[in-house]
Amino acid sequence: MRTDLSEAQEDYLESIYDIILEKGGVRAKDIAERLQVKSSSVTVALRGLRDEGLVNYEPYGVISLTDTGQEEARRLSETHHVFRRFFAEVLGVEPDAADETACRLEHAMAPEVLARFLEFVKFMTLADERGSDWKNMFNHFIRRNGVSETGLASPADYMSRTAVTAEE
Amino acid sequence: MRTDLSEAQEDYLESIYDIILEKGGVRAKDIAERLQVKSSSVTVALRGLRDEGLVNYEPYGVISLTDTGQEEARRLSETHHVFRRFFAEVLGVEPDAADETACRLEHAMAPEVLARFLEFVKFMTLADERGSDWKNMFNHFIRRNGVSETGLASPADYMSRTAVTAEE
DNA sequence: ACGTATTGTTAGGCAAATCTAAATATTTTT
DNA sequence: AAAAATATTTAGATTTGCCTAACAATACGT
Repeated sequence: MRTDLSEAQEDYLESIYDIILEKGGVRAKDIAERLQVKSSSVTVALRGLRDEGLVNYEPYGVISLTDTGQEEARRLSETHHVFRRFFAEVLGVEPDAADETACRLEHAMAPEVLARFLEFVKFMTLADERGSDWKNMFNHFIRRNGVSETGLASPADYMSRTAVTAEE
Repeated sequence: MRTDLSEAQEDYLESIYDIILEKGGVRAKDIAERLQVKSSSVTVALRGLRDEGLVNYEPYGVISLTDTGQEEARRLSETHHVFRRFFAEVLGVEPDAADETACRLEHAMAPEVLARFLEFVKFMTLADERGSDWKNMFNHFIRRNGVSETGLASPADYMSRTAVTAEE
């Protein structure tokens, strides 16, 4: 049985998948650029993924995904896209930060939580499409409360029910 | 200036904070148990946090938080609680999985995203308290769609607008 | 207060993921 | 086709965070 992928390995796998979709093929250099690492690190990573049976690779050869790798990568990539959409469109976070965060969340959620979270995003999106006004309401809510860009406005607020209910 | 904490260091710091709140004091062993590591690892971590000026510590001595450490730990701990509440109460995830996920998300979000996400949780919570029926609707939505416990039902659904709008 | 049990520390090691520098292979240019 | 430029791999080092095993300090029961 295949051992679980590390976060780094998942990032490599996803990059390979994305780059192949974008450009029809992938070289070690592309991966290095995408992930902001040296190409020597890519070589090591490719060996690892090859050993896990996820990529076809031999020194100086063409890099491609195996069927298993393709499947795994697709799952990662799509999860990534959903998260990015949530952060960008729902929360209104800057695209770059949204992407960055999506990239990290992929690895931080147990499958059970991931599944429910995705359902939630779907639910909220659907509600929006059907005319619910929650996006506007949320934006007003944020403006009214003046979220600071630099961190938490006041975390204590979320903790005490009295603070929350006293708010209006 | 202090260097950024690693995820592991943040976990140690937060544990120390929580345990002190719970029991009025903390021993290396408590931390080891909480984080499921060996106490030798705790010793090393404590040295690191001491060097960062976040905990007061000397071999065989009492462990406590400095002012800076206290502040940092409080921020982490409260963020953690908000996340856990979101996953447990909003998404309806099992308490253990909710906690586990919260623990990991703390480290995965840029401050800007974190701030907005917390606002969002606040917003949804407040809506619920004021009589919005979204929690029930979401539960019905999930039941209707039959979320699998083992992973994604079908990620492609989230990606194509046609699939989403065609759903009902 | 003495010995045992518990707790904490040190020392040494391992694995993952990265880097730099040097060597090798491939591609492009002239 | 030879030289130059580019891409890739290898080799060796570093860092982080964890481990085990052996040692040291503290606490507890009688």
